[in-house]
Amino acid sequence: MNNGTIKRTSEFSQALLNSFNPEPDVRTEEWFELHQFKNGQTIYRQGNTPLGVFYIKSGKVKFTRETDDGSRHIIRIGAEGDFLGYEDILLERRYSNTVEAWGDVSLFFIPRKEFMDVLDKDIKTARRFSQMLSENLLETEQRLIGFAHKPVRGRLADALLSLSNYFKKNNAPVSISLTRYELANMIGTASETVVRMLSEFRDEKLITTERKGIRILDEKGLARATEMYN
Amino acid sequence: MNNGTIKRTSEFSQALLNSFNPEPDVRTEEWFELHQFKNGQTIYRQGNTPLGVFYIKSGKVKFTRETDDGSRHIIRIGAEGDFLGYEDILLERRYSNTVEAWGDVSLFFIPRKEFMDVLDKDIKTARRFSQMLSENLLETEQRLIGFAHKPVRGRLADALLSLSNYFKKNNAPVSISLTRYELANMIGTASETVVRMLSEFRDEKLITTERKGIRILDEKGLARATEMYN
DNA sequence: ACAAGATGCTGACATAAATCATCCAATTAC
DNA sequence: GTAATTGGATGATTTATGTCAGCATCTTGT
Repeated sequence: MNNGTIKRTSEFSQALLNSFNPEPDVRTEEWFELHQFKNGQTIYRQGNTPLGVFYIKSGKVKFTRETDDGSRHIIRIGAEGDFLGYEDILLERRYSNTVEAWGDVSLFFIPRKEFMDVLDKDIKTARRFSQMLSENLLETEQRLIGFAHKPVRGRLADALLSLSNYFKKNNAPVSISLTRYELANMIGTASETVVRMLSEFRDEKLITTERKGIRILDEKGLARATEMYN
Repeated sequence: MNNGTIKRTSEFSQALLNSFNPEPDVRTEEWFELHQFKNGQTIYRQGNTPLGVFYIKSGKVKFTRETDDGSRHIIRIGAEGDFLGYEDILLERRYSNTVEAWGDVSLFFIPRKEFMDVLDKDIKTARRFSQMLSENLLETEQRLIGFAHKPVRGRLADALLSLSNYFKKNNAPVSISLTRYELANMIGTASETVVRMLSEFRDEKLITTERKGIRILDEKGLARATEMYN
């Protein structure tokens, strides 16, 4: 364990902390490789052996998983401050998702060994990762309940609200730019149904739909639309 | 930090390791309180402040979550060797689920502070918990895809196979004893639909349905029934 | 032992959502 | 600049599943 690695470790921890308190820390670049991806480029692919984890410095990514029958499903999206691929590293298995850039993305690459070293040395960072995992798990379970028990209308409203959270910077209302097909894939329905539901929301003045994207007008109203269970 | 706590710590780690390699370790009882629950009794309740985590020594439990509209949803089940409630402890928030005994259950209670002490002291145990969380997350994501894209028939087949895994001891075929209503709740459908699908499976000689429970006859055949996506 | 309440099952009917077929508008390719 | 492709929108129809109603069987409490 040389001095370089120790420094890197602390930088990595710093990067992690930044993910919770997003203060820019330029020094991180001195220690970790910065990679740039363009829209649609694959960051890693399901089934490949993980070489390390990524930390999103800026931009958004799309997690997809391919099922036995060959179809691909959008699982979730990742944004600035998120770490990618650490679940598979922890479990020492191949990547269980494909992650691709959604717009321009820049991320740090942390090699497997260094990542593990940090977790072994720095209890606080290890704790943070457990917390991220827990949070993710509880949220995914919540989504699961929604998928099981909400009609399409409610699931779509949920998706829009959650997406707008990811997209918004300093609470400016931000337009969500996905194709109807992608939205449909995310909530498990047909794109025609999404089109119809979006029109419904538009007619109810909850959103606007322009070519460049969907914009939420009435957050409260949309939240009300999510509340329906069977 | 006295000697007692150190011993307890190592016992706890031992209990954890047992969860992966289920060798009985009677000494654990010397260090942690053993609690007994009868069918239907609540182990902890959603919204309450967590006092610690539980480790299932024997028996099964049912995780449920209540949504805003007041309905309860079965999220998953837990069995021998599982830990309960650690996600909420890690996140320092109130319990996000209710857990109740499903049949006779005996579990160890590990107070919050001791649990955290172990995670701080014992890297290996901390790592195990991260792995459990990762595994759980990936599996829940997989279920999410199924809920989004599989018709009821496929979801039911999935549930039956997964339940039979939980229920089976030393690969004896084990009967699954849930009400149709509970099964329906788990996969997000109506109990009548479950009844019909089960009849379908019975007619196809994939399962038997007696009063005391469902028994899987043809695992391969059921697995084929899970394979259908939209 | 009996009543009362669950639980399981089946049929008839209603409905949300999928599918199929077009069409238009907007990008992208040539 | 025109053709080709992609994304968005709408209507007609079909289908899977939910809902409602009735009944039989089993379990539980007294």
